[in-house]
Amino acid sequence: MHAPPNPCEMPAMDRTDGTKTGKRAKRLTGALRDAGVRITRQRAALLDVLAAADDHPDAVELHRRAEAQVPGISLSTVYRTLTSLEGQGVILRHQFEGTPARFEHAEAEHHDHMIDVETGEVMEFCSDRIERLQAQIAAELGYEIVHHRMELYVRPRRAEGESG
Amino acid sequence: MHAPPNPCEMPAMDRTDGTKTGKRAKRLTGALRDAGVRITRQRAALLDVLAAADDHPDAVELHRRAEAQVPGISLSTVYRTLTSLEGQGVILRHQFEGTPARFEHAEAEHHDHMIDVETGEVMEFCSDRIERLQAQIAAELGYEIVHHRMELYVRPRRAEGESG
DNA sequence: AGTGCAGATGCAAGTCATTTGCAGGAAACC
DNA sequence: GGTTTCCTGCAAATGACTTGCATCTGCACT
Repeated sequence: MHAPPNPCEMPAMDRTDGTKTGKRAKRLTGALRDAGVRITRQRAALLDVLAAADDHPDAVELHRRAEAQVPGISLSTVYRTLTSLEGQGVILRHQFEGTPARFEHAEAEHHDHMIDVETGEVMEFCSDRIERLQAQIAAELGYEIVHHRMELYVRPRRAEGESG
Repeated sequence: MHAPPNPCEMPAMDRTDGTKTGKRAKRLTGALRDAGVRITRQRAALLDVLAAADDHPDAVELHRRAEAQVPGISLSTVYRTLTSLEGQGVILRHQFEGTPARFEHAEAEHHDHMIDVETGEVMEFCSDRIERLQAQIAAELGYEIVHHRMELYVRPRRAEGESG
């Protein structure tokens, strides 16, 4: 693929560092501990699962994955923990259209999402140029951006002449 | 304010034409009738209310406003009608963070939204440059945009040196 | 104006994702 | 090891819609 103008202008997956998810889980755990949050088996499992996830699972899916480590874990604990983790800035919650909230750990660089409306697949991208334009627009109206949400709902584009 | 590069690059409110909301309501009604949708008192009231709204009311607020014209109108009718109107492309539904869905008639040009996180006020803006960048990003990854969502959650920016 | 009926309405009950009250359980600090 | 809190599981509650059903009503056709 042709060289993009800056490191932000490529899919986030290509920017992923080689860090093992185990290390990531430890960093997340440490962040929580520093914040005075008690590390229970349930939370440790959830952090583990979140650290290992390279997709965008929802609460029910995270619950299912966490049950492998903590069999009796309850869905409300998952929800409660996710809310708490989000408050600590350790994970991000995304509310895409027509689906339950999806989560991802917050260790990657900021990025936005593109959702394939046919498959539901979530892809990541980012564009410094768009970010700058957004900030500029807000500034012109006398505001500063607290956070933003940008989602592209897309469908595969077939090359002209291609069939099927 | 300094001249923006194109008519899109200004708050949508400044682009509002002088059309009376009565005319707008008639156009919306006509569009529905053409689509074979039955125009009941309830729907007429809702179209009226939507045509007159210059804010972004939610279903409950629309219900409250519609009750002035059709006292017994039920909330489920409001919901059902809003879904139907959205299907006809006559209104737009926006799902901002942490609030019930908000609606607006679809007669204005495409625009995005900026939400003041302190007051909840919704403002409109649009940027052709951002739209073009979005399309370009999707295209580079082999997709075409079906629709997109861009929301800036902002807070008033105080001029440097200002207190309070 | 009268008639028929598919589509619309109101009400109550249901759904779905998420939150919360409560009593027992278990991290953390002594 | 004993407490002190915070956390957990469960069940019930919530909020925002949606839907089943019996009744009603636009509106096309007399």
